Amino acid sequence: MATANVRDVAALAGVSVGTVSNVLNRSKRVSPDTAQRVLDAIEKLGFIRNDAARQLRVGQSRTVGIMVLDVSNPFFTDIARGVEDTLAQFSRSLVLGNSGEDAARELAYLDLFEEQRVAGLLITPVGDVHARLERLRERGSPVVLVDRHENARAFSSVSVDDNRGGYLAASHLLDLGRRNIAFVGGPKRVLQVAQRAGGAQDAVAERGARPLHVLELDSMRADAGRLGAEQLLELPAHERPDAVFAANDLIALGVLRALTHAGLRVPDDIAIIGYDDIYFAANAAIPISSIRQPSWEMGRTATELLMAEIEEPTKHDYRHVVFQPELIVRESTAGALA
Amino acid sequence: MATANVRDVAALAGVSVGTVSNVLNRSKRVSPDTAQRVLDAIEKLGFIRNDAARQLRVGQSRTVGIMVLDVSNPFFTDIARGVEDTLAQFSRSLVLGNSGEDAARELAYLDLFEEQRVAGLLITPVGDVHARLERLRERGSPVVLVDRHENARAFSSVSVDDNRGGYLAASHLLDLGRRNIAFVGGPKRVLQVAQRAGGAQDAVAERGARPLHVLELDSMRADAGRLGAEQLLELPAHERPDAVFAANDLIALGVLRALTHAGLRVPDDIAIIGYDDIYFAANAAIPISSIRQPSWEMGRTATELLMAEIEEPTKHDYRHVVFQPELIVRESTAGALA
DNA sequence: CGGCGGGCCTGAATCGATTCAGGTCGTCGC
DNA sequence: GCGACGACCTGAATCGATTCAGGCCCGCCG
Repeated sequence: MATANVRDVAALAGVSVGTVSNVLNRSKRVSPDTAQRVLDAIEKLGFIRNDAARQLRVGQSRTVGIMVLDVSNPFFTDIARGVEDTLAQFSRSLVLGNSGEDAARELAYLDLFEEQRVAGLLITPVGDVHARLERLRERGSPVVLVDRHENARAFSSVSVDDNRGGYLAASHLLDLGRRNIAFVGGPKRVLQVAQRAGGAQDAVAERGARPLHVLELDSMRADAGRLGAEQLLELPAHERPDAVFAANDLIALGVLRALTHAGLRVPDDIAIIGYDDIYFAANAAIPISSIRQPSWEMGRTATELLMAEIEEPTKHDYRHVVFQPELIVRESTAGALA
Repeated sequence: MATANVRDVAALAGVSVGTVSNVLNRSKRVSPDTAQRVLDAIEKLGFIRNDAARQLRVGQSRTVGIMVLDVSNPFFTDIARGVEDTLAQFSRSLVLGNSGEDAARELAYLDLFEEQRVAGLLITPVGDVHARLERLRERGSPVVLVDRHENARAFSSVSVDDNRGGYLAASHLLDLGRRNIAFVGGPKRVLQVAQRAGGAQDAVAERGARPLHVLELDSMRADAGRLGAEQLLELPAHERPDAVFAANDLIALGVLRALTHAGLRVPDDIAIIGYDDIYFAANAAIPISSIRQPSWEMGRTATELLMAEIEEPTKHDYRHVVFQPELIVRESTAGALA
C-alpha cells in the first residue's frame, strides 16, 4: 500500500491540502483545533513528508554537503562532528563526500551534490574547483571553505593560523632549552606544512638558535614519520637534533615509535611536539605535546557561516574566520608532569 | 536565470523531452546521432539533472543512509570508507548520521532518512528501533545491520565472530607462556564485550590457566583503559597479571600508557593485546598486538548486501555474513620483532 | 503490393508538497 | 448598520524528470 500523502491526511482530517501544509510549515496560521485534527490524522496514517516533492517545489534540498580530504584522519572527523552537531539543531542532514585527496573523485561528488541541489557545501578542496564552486553558488548553494583561506575573498572560510602554530611549537621547544630542532613535515606543496615550518623558522631565527633541520616526507602519516625519525638517528652525534617538531600528530606518533624502538628517552634525549592535538596524541604511551587546532569549533563555525548564507543569500560579505592555535604541553616535551 | 531543465535541452536539441530522458537513462534506445545532439545541448546549457524531480517520479532516492555509533572511532570510519568506496561504483551518495550512541538522536535521523526515502540504510542500532526499521523496509528502503547479528533473521547483517576473537587473543597470550590474564573491558551489556570475554574464558579454561581477572569499565575509551590498568597495578604482586587483553584498541592504548608511565616493560613485565586493529594500535610507541576485524571489507560487504536487496527487492532471503577475526602479532606481546 | 515488425521518437500524464490569490465569516469602530 | 479588517481556510497551479501508449517511417516477407 502506497505511503500516505498530504491529500490523504487532508481528507481524513476534513481540511484542504493547503491547511495540512500550513500545519507542517507555519503552524501559527492554523487554529489549534484544526491543527490537532491534522496532527491526529498524520499520526493515524503514519504520514511521512516526501522530501523530494518538497524539494522540487521549493527548489532546494534541506541537506548540506561536506567534502573532506580523508575520513580516517581524526582531525577531519572532529570537524565533521562539529558540523553534524550544529546541523542537527537545524534538523538538516549531512551528505558526506570523501575525496581522499583525489581530484577526480572530488569532481564526481560535486556532480552529485549539484544534482541534489544541496542547500550548501562545506569543502576542503583538492583540485582546482574554483569555477565549479562559483557555479554552485550561482545556482543557490552557498559554499564555505574549510581549512583553506582562498586568496580571493570569494567564499567565506574558516582556517587556522598555521604560521603562528609553527611559531608556538618552536618557541616552546626553545623555552625548554632545546637548540637543535628538526622539522619533520609532509610535502612542501601542502600550504599548511610550509606555513608551520615558516613559523618555526621565525622563532628559531629570532632566538638565534641553530637553523631548523627540515625533513620533507612524501606523506603525512605515521609510517612516514617513523622513516623520517630513522633518518635523523643516522646523523652524526653532534648533528642529531634534541627536539622534533612534527607537521602533524600522525607523524609525531611515528617519530615517537622510532625513538622508543631505538631506546631513546622522550623527552630527555629528544623532545617531540606534534600538531592537531588528536585524541591519539593525548593518549600515546608518552602523551605528546601538540598544537591544538579547535577542530570541533571549526566545524561549528563553518556550519554557522554556511547557514547564515543559506538563510540570507543576498548578503555578499564573505567572512574569514581565522582560529588561533594553542600550545598543549604534555610529557613528550615537558617530562613526567605532576 | 533559472537552471536549464529537460525542456530547455529538448528545445535546443530539437527533440522531445522523452528523448532527452532516454538519452539520460537508456541511451540504447536513441540513435547515436540524436544522442549526440542532446549531449551537445546539455553541455551548452550547463544542464544538471534535478534529482528531486527524478526522485519524486521514481519514488526513491539514489542516496544511501548510514548510521554509525561514533564517527570519531576509527573502527567505524574504516567501515564507512568501505561503504563509500563501494557506493562510489554505483554513483550513489551517502547520507551520514552519527547517533553518538544516543537513542533519541538515532530516532531523529531515522525520521530524516524516512523523509528522504533513502534507497537503503546501513545501521548499527542503539535503541530499540526494530519496528522502525521494519517500517522503513516496508516502504521500500532495505536495511542491513552492521556489527549486529539480530537474533531474528529479519534483516541481512554483517558481523564478526567476537567469541572467536576473544579465544584467539587469550590463546595467543597463553602460547607465550602467560598464565594470569586480565580482561579489561567495557560495560558488560555491550554484547561484543561479553562475547570477547567469553571466548577468552574458554581458552583459559581449556588450558587450565588461572581464571580471567575481569575488570569492567564504564566506557571503552583510552582514559578508562588507563584507570583500569592503574587498578591492576595496585594489586599485590602475586595477583598482578602478566598479560592484559583489552576489549578494544582504545582501551589497550590507555593501558599501554599507564604501564609505560609506571615504568613497566611491555611485553616483558606485562603483555598487551587489543581488539579492532586500528591504525593507532599498529603505530603506537610499542606497536600493539590486536585482533583484526576486517572493517573495510565489512563496509563493502554490507553495501553489497544492501545493493542486492535494493535492486532485487522481492527476494526475501536475508543473509548473515560473519567475518572471522584475525590475530595480528606485534611487539606488545611478542617483544621486539625482526 | 499489402501487411507486419521494429527502430525511433513524441508529449501528455504523473509523482506529492507548497504556494498564493481568493473566499467566508465574525468582530470592531464609528 | 456598514465598511474594514483580520483570522482562518480552500484548491488549482506549480516545480522538473520520467513513463508509456501511441505515431511515423522504412524495410522485408509472402
